[in-house]
Amino acid sequence: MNDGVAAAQDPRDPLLLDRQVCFPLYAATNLLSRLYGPVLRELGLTYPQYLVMLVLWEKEPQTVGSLGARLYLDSGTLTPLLKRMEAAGLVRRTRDPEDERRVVIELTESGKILRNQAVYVPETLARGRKSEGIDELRDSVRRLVELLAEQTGSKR
Amino acid sequence: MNDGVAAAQDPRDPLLLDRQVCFPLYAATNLLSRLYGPVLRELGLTYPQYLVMLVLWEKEPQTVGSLGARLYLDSGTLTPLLKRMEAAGLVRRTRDPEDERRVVIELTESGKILRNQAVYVPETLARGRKSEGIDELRDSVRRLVELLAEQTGSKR
DNA sequence: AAATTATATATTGCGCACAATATAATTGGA
DNA sequence: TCCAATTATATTGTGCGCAATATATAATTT
Repeated sequence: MNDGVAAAQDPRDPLLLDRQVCFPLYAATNLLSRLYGPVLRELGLTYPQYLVMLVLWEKEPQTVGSLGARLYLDSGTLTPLLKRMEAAGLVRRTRDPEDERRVVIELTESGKILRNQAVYVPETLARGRKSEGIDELRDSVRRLVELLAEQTGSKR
Repeated sequence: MNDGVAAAQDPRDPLLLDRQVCFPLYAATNLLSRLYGPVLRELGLTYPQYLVMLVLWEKEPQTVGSLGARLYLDSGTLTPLLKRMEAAGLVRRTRDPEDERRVVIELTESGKILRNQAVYVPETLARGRKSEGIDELRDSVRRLVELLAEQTGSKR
Protein backbone atom coordinates (compact mmCIF):
# COMPACT_ATOMS: atom_id res chain seq x y z
CA MET A 1 0.00 0.00 0.00
CA ASN A 2 0.89 3.62 -0.53
CA ASP A 3 3.63 2.59 -2.88
CA GLY A 4 6.44 5.09 -3.32
CA VAL A 5 4.74 7.69 -1.18
CA ALA A 6 6.48 8.43 2.08
CA ALA A 7 3.61 9.91 4.04
CA ALA A 8 -0.14 10.29 4.12
CA GLN A 9 -1.57 13.45 2.62
CA ASP A 10 -3.79 14.40 5.53
CA PRO A 11 -4.26 18.15 5.08
CA ARG A 12 -3.75 18.52 8.83
CA ASP A 13 -0.34 16.88 8.68
CA PRO A 14 1.89 19.41 10.49
CA LEU A 15 4.81 18.65 8.14
CA LEU A 16 3.08 19.61 4.87
CA LEU A 17 5.22 22.22 3.16
CA ASP A 18 2.15 24.29 2.38
CA ARG A 19 1.24 24.54 6.05
CA GLN A 20 4.58 26.05 7.06
CA VAL A 21 4.91 29.79 7.61
CA CYS A 22 8.65 29.66 7.30
CA PHE A 23 8.71 28.38 3.74
CA PRO A 24 6.96 31.23 1.89
CA LEU A 25 9.10 33.71 3.82
CA TYR A 26 12.20 31.79 2.79
CA ALA A 27 11.09 31.56 -0.84
CA ALA A 28 10.03 35.21 -1.02
CA THR A 29 13.36 36.35 0.40
CA ASN A 30 15.30 34.29 -2.14
CA LEU A 31 13.16 35.44 -5.05
CA LEU A 32 13.40 39.08 -3.97
CA SER A 33 17.15 38.92 -3.54
CA ARG A 34 17.34 37.41 -7.04
CA LEU A 35 15.19 40.26 -8.34
CA TYR A 36 17.28 42.96 -6.65
CA GLY A 37 20.58 41.39 -7.70
CA PRO A 38 20.89 42.66 -11.28
CA VAL A 39 19.57 46.12 -10.41
CA LEU A 40 21.92 46.56 -7.46
CA ARG A 41 24.87 45.22 -9.38
CA GLU A 42 24.78 48.35 -11.50
CA LEU A 43 25.46 50.26 -8.28
CA GLY A 44 28.20 47.83 -7.27
CA LEU A 45 26.15 46.57 -4.33
CA THR A 46 24.91 43.21 -3.13
CA TYR A 47 21.52 42.95 -1.50
CA PRO A 48 22.76 42.90 2.13
CA GLN A 49 25.17 45.72 1.31
CA TYR A 50 22.22 47.72 -0.03
CA LEU A 51 20.44 47.27 3.31
CA VAL A 52 23.52 48.53 5.16
CA MET A 53 23.61 51.57 2.87
CA LEU A 54 19.91 52.26 3.54
CA VAL A 55 20.68 52.39 7.26
CA LEU A 56 23.71 54.62 6.78
CA TRP A 57 21.90 56.97 4.43
CA GLU A 58 19.34 57.47 7.20
CA LYS A 59 21.83 58.09 9.97
CA GLU A 60 25.56 58.31 10.08
CA PRO A 61 27.95 57.43 11.61
CA GLN A 62 26.98 54.11 13.14
CA THR A 63 28.85 51.40 14.97
CA VAL A 64 28.99 47.79 13.83
CA GLY A 65 26.74 47.03 16.77
CA SER A 66 24.07 49.62 15.92
CA LEU A 67 23.99 48.43 12.31
CA GLY A 68 23.59 44.88 13.55
CA ALA A 69 20.79 45.85 15.93
CA ARG A 70 18.90 47.50 13.09
CA LEU A 71 19.39 44.66 10.59
CA TYR A 72 19.33 41.74 13.06
CA LEU A 73 22.85 40.69 12.07
CA ASP A 74 25.98 40.15 14.11
CA SER A 75 29.65 40.90 13.62
CA GLY A 76 30.28 37.50 12.07
CA THR A 77 28.23 38.67 9.12
CA LEU A 78 28.87 42.40 9.22
CA THR A 79 32.63 42.57 9.73
CA PRO A 80 33.63 40.89 6.44
CA LEU A 81 30.77 42.60 4.60
CA LEU A 82 31.88 46.03 5.83
CA LYS A 83 35.46 45.27 4.91
CA ARG A 84 34.37 44.56 1.36
CA MET A 85 32.42 47.82 1.34
CA GLU A 86 35.49 49.61 2.65
CA ALA A 87 37.59 48.04 -0.10
CA ALA A 88 34.97 49.26 -2.60
CA GLY A 89 35.40 52.79 -1.24
CA LEU A 90 31.88 53.15 0.12
CA VAL A 91 32.57 53.38 3.86
CA ARG A 92 35.35 54.11 6.34
CA ARG A 93 35.98 51.89 9.38
CA THR A 94 37.72 53.49 12.34
CA ARG A 95 38.07 52.61 15.99
CA ASP A 96 36.13 54.93 18.25
CA PRO A 97 38.75 56.83 20.32
CA GLU A 98 36.16 57.22 23.10
CA ASP A 99 35.81 53.44 23.35
CA GLU A 100 38.42 51.43 21.53
CA ARG A 101 36.16 48.39 21.42
CA ARG A 102 33.78 50.09 19.03
CA VAL A 103 34.29 50.40 15.29
CA VAL A 104 32.67 53.44 13.72
CA ILE A 105 31.28 53.15 10.21
CA GLU A 106 30.83 56.30 8.15
CA LEU A 107 30.12 56.98 4.50
CA THR A 108 32.81 58.17 2.14
CA GLU A 109 31.98 60.86 -0.38
CA SER A 110 31.24 58.28 -3.08
CA GLY A 111 29.13 56.35 -0.58
CA LYS A 112 27.03 59.48 -0.10
CA ILE A 113 26.84 60.18 -3.81
CA LEU A 114 25.69 56.64 -4.57
CA ARG A 115 22.40 57.57 -2.97
CA ASN A 116 21.52 59.63 -6.02
CA GLN A 117 21.50 56.48 -8.13
CA ALA A 118 19.88 54.34 -5.44
CA VAL A 119 16.72 56.46 -5.24
CA TYR A 120 15.57 54.90 -8.51
CA VAL A 121 15.94 51.31 -7.23
CA PRO A 122 12.53 50.99 -5.51
CA GLU A 123 10.55 52.27 -8.47
CA THR A 124 12.63 50.23 -10.91
CA LEU A 125 11.68 47.08 -9.02
CA ALA A 126 8.05 48.11 -8.50
CA ARG A 127 7.53 48.96 -12.17
CA GLY A 128 4.80 46.87 -13.75
CA ARG A 129 4.01 45.06 -10.52
CA LYS A 130 0.72 45.53 -8.74
CA SER A 131 1.33 46.84 -5.24
CA GLU A 132 -2.12 46.06 -3.92
CA GLY A 133 -2.07 45.18 -0.24
CA ILE A 134 1.69 45.41 -0.14
CA ASP A 135 1.78 47.85 2.79
CA GLU A 136 -0.40 45.57 4.91
CA LEU A 137 1.83 42.62 4.05
CA ARG A 138 4.92 44.58 5.00
CA ASP A 139 3.40 45.60 8.34
CA SER A 140 2.28 42.04 9.09
CA VAL A 141 5.73 40.65 8.47
CA ARG A 142 7.19 43.48 10.51
CA ARG A 143 5.03 42.50 13.48
CA LEU A 144 6.29 38.94 13.09
CA VAL A 145 9.87 40.19 13.05
CA GLU A 146 9.39 42.11 16.27
CA LEU A 147 7.80 39.08 17.87
CA LEU A 148 10.66 36.84 16.80
CA ALA A 149 13.30 39.39 17.75
CA GLU A 150 12.08 39.80 21.31
CA GLN A 151 11.59 36.07 21.79
CA THR A 152 15.00 35.05 20.55
CA GLY A 153 16.37 37.72 22.89
CA SER A 154 17.99 38.98 19.73
CA LYS A 155 20.46 41.69 20.64
CA ARG A 156 22.87 40.06 18.18
CA MET B 1 23.76 72.20 7.35
CA ASN B 2 22.38 68.76 8.19
CA ASP B 3 25.66 67.89 9.83
CA GLY B 4 26.52 64.22 9.98
CA VAL B 5 23.19 63.13 8.60
CA ALA B 6 23.30 61.73 5.12
CA ALA B 7 19.72 62.23 4.09
CA ALA B 8 16.51 63.99 4.97
CA GLN B 9 13.97 62.07 7.02
CA ASP B 10 11.00 62.73 4.77
CA PRO B 11 8.62 59.84 5.60
CA ARG B 12 7.93 59.53 1.89
CA ASP B 13 11.60 58.98 1.12
CA PRO B 14 11.56 55.77 -0.98
CA LEU B 15 14.85 54.63 0.56
CA LEU B 16 13.73 54.55 4.18
CA LEU B 17 14.40 51.06 5.55
CA ASP B 18 10.99 50.99 7.19
CA ARG B 19 9.27 51.57 3.87
CA GLN B 20 10.83 48.53 2.21
CA VAL B 21 8.91 45.30 1.87
CA CYS B 22 12.03 43.31 1.27
CA PHE B 23 13.65 44.07 4.61
CA PRO B 24 11.11 42.54 7.03
CA LEU B 25 11.00 39.45 4.83
CA TYR B 26 14.77 39.25 4.96
CA ALA B 27 14.87 39.78 8.72
CA ALA B 28 12.04 37.32 9.41
CA THR B 29 13.74 34.64 7.33
CA ASN B 30 17.03 35.09 9.17
CA LEU B 31 15.38 35.11 12.59
CA LEU B 32 13.31 32.04 11.76
CA SER B 33 16.28 30.13 10.44
CA ARG B 34 18.12 31.00 13.65
CA LEU B 35 15.12 29.74 15.64
CA TYR B 36 14.90 26.47 13.71
CA GLY B 37 18.66 25.86 13.82
CA PRO B 38 19.05 24.36 17.31
CA VAL B 39 15.86 22.29 17.03
CA LEU B 40 16.80 20.84 13.65
CA ARG B 41 20.34 20.17 14.71
CA GLU B 42 19.07 17.47 17.02
CA LEU B 43 17.78 15.75 13.88
CA GLY B 44 21.07 16.33 12.07
CA LEU B 45 19.42 18.73 9.60
CA THR B 46 20.01 22.28 8.51
CA TYR B 47 17.05 24.50 7.71
CA PRO B 48 17.22 24.13 3.89
CA GLN B 49 17.77 20.38 4.31
CA TYR B 50 14.62 20.27 6.45
CA LEU B 51 12.66 21.87 3.61
CA VAL B 52 14.00 19.25 1.18
CA MET B 53 12.93 16.52 3.60
CA LEU B 54 9.43 18.03 3.88
CA VAL B 55 9.10 17.79 0.10
CA LEU B 56 10.40 14.22 0.00
CA TRP B 57 8.20 13.09 2.88
CA GLU B 58 5.23 14.31 0.84
CA LYS B 59 6.22 12.63 -2.40
CA GLU B 60 9.04 10.40 -3.36
CA PRO B 61 11.08 9.89 -5.50
CA GLN B 62 11.77 13.30 -7.00
CA THR B 63 14.32 14.65 -9.41
CA VAL B 64 16.71 17.49 -8.60
CA GLY B 65 14.64 19.60 -10.95
CA SER B 66 11.29 18.86 -9.31
CA LEU B 67 12.72 19.62 -5.87
CA GLY B 68 14.06 22.88 -7.23
CA ALA B 69 10.73 23.80 -8.80
CA ARG B 70 8.99 23.25 -5.48
CA LEU B 71 11.53 25.15 -3.39
CA TYR B 72 12.52 27.80 -5.97
CA LEU B 73 16.14 26.65 -5.92
CA ASP B 74 18.46 25.52 -8.68
CA SER B 75 21.10 22.83 -9.03
CA GLY B 76 23.84 25.18 -7.91
CA THR B 77 22.26 25.12 -4.47
CA LEU B 78 20.69 21.67 -4.46
CA THR B 79 23.48 19.50 -5.85
CA PRO B 80 25.98 20.09 -3.02
CA LEU B 81 23.18 20.11 -0.43
CA LEU B 82 21.88 16.75 -1.65
CA LYS B 83 25.39 15.32 -1.67
CA ARG B 84 25.74 16.26 2.00
CA MET B 85 22.37 14.64 2.71
CA GLU B 86 23.54 11.55 0.85
CA ALA B 87 26.74 11.49 2.90
CA ALA B 88 24.56 11.75 6.03
CA GLY B 89 22.64 8.67 4.87
CA LEU B 90 19.30 10.41 4.41
CA VAL B 91 18.84 10.12 0.64
CA ARG B 92 20.06 8.17 -2.37
CA ARG B 93 21.07 9.90 -5.62
CA THR B 94 20.89 7.81 -8.79
CA ARG B 95 20.81 8.65 -12.48
CA ASP B 96 17.43 7.94 -14.07
CA PRO B 97 17.99 5.09 -16.56
CA GLU B 98 15.05 6.42 -18.62
CA ASP B 99 16.79 9.76 -19.07
CA GLU B 100 20.40 9.83 -18.04
CA ARG B 101 20.31 13.61 -17.59
CA ARG B 102 18.03 13.33 -14.60
CA VAL B 103 19.16 12.51 -11.05
CA VAL B 104 16.55 10.76 -8.95
CA ILE B 105 16.44 11.51 -5.23
CA GLU B 106 14.83 9.00 -2.90
CA LEU B 107 14.76 8.54 0.85
CA THR B 108 16.79 5.89 2.59
CA GLU B 109 15.25 3.92 5.42
CA SER B 110 16.73 6.28 8.02
CA GLY B 111 15.52 9.23 5.97
CA LYS B 112 11.99 7.83 6.23
CA ILE B 113 12.34 7.06 9.92
CA LEU B 114 13.54 10.59 10.68
CA ARG B 115 10.02 11.77 9.97
CA ASN B 116 8.91 10.31 13.29
CA GLN B 117 11.13 12.78 15.11
CA ALA B 118 10.38 15.65 12.75
CA VAL B 119 6.65 15.65 13.46
CA TYR B 120 7.39 17.36 16.77
CA VAL B 121 9.36 20.21 15.19
CA PRO B 122 6.38 22.49 14.32
CA GLU B 123 4.82 22.31 17.75
CA THR B 124 8.18 22.68 19.47
CA LEU B 125 8.71 25.94 17.64
CA ALA B 126 5.12 27.15 18.07
CA ARG B 127 5.11 26.46 21.80
CA GLY B 128 4.47 29.60 23.83
CA ARG B 129 4.06 31.77 20.77
CA LYS B 130 0.73 33.32 19.85
CA SER B 131 -0.33 32.17 16.39
CA GLU B 132 -2.95 34.82 15.89
CA GLY B 133 -3.30 35.80 12.24
CA ILE B 134 -0.46 33.55 11.28
CA ASP B 135 -2.42 31.70 8.60
CA GLU B 136 -3.40 34.94 6.90
CA LEU B 137 0.20 36.11 6.98
CA ARG B 138 1.37 32.83 5.46
CA ASP B 139 -1.19 33.07 2.67
CA SER B 140 -0.30 36.71 1.95
CA VAL B 141 3.37 35.88 1.62
CA ARG B 142 2.47 32.88 -0.50
CA ARG B 143 0.60 35.09 -2.91
CA LEU B 144 3.65 37.34 -3.09
CA VAL B 145 5.85 34.32 -3.82
CA GLU B 146 3.63 33.23 -6.68
CA LEU B 147 3.67 36.74 -8.08
CA LEU B 148 7.44 36.94 -7.87
CA ALA B 149 7.91 33.44 -9.24
CA GLU B 150 5.88 34.05 -12.36
CA GLN B 151 7.43 37.43 -12.99
CA THR B 152 11.02 36.31 -12.64
CA GLY B 153 10.09 33.52 -15.04
CA SER B 154 11.41 31.34 -12.29
CA LYS B 155 11.75 27.84 -13.66
CA ARG B 156 15.27 27.80 -12.23
C1' DA C 1 44.69 49.22 42.22
C1' DA C 2 44.14 44.41 41.05
C1' DA C 3 41.03 41.02 39.77
C1' DT C 4 36.66 39.94 37.78
C1' DT C 5 33.07 40.53 34.74
C1' DA C 6 30.86 42.54 30.83
C1' DT C 7 30.95 44.46 26.25
C1' DA C 8 32.36 45.10 21.23
C1' DT C 9 34.33 43.36 17.44
C1' DA C 10 37.13 39.85 14.94
C1' DT C 11 38.15 35.15 13.40
C1' DT C 12 37.24 30.41 11.89
C1' DG C 13 34.76 26.92 9.74
C1' DC C 14 30.73 25.35 7.50
C1' DG C 15 26.61 25.48 4.68
C1' DC C 16 23.89 27.73 1.82
C1' DA C 17 22.38 30.93 -2.58
C1' DC C 18 23.44 32.36 -6.89
C1' DA C 19 25.49 33.83 -11.46
C1' DA C 20 28.13 32.03 -14.94
C1' DT C 21 29.77 28.33 -17.17
C1' DA C 22 30.54 23.43 -18.42
C1' DT C 23 29.15 18.80 -19.60
C1' DA C 24 26.36 15.37 -21.09
C1' DA C 25 22.01 13.43 -22.75
C1' DT C 26 17.81 14.06 -25.41
C1' DT C 27 14.89 16.04 -28.90
C1' DG C 28 13.66 17.96 -33.25
C1' DG C 29 14.39 19.18 -37.46
C1' DA C 30 16.77 19.42 -42.36
C1' DT D 1 21.31 10.38 -40.23
C1' DC D 2 23.44 14.09 -38.82
C1' DC D 3 23.38 18.19 -36.32
C1' DA D 4 21.65 22.14 -34.00
C1' DA D 5 18.91 23.33 -30.19
C1' DT D 6 17.11 22.10 -25.81
C1' DT D 7 17.13 20.11 -21.28
C1' DA D 8 19.12 18.39 -16.78
C1' DT D 9 22.57 18.46 -13.69
C1' DA D 10 27.29 19.65 -12.17
C1' DT D 11 31.11 22.87 -11.29
C1' DT D 12 33.36 27.19 -9.97
C1' DG D 13 33.84 31.32 -7.56
C1' DT D 14 31.94 34.90 -4.57
C1' DG D 15 29.31 36.60 -0.77
C1' DC D 16 26.56 36.02 2.82
C1' DG D 17 24.70 34.04 7.67
C1' DC D 18 25.75 31.90 11.74
C1' DA D 19 27.63 29.22 15.80
C1' DA D 20 31.60 28.96 18.36
C1' DT D 21 35.51 30.98 19.87
C1' DA D 22 39.12 34.52 20.49
C1' DT D 23 40.84 39.07 21.65
C1' DA D 24 40.90 43.42 23.40
C1' DT D 25 38.93 47.20 25.90
C1' DA D 26 35.92 49.02 29.42
C1' DA D 27 33.27 48.78 33.66
C1' DT D 28 32.67 46.82 38.15
C1' DT D 29 33.89 44.72 42.25
C1' DT D 30 36.69 43.87 46.00
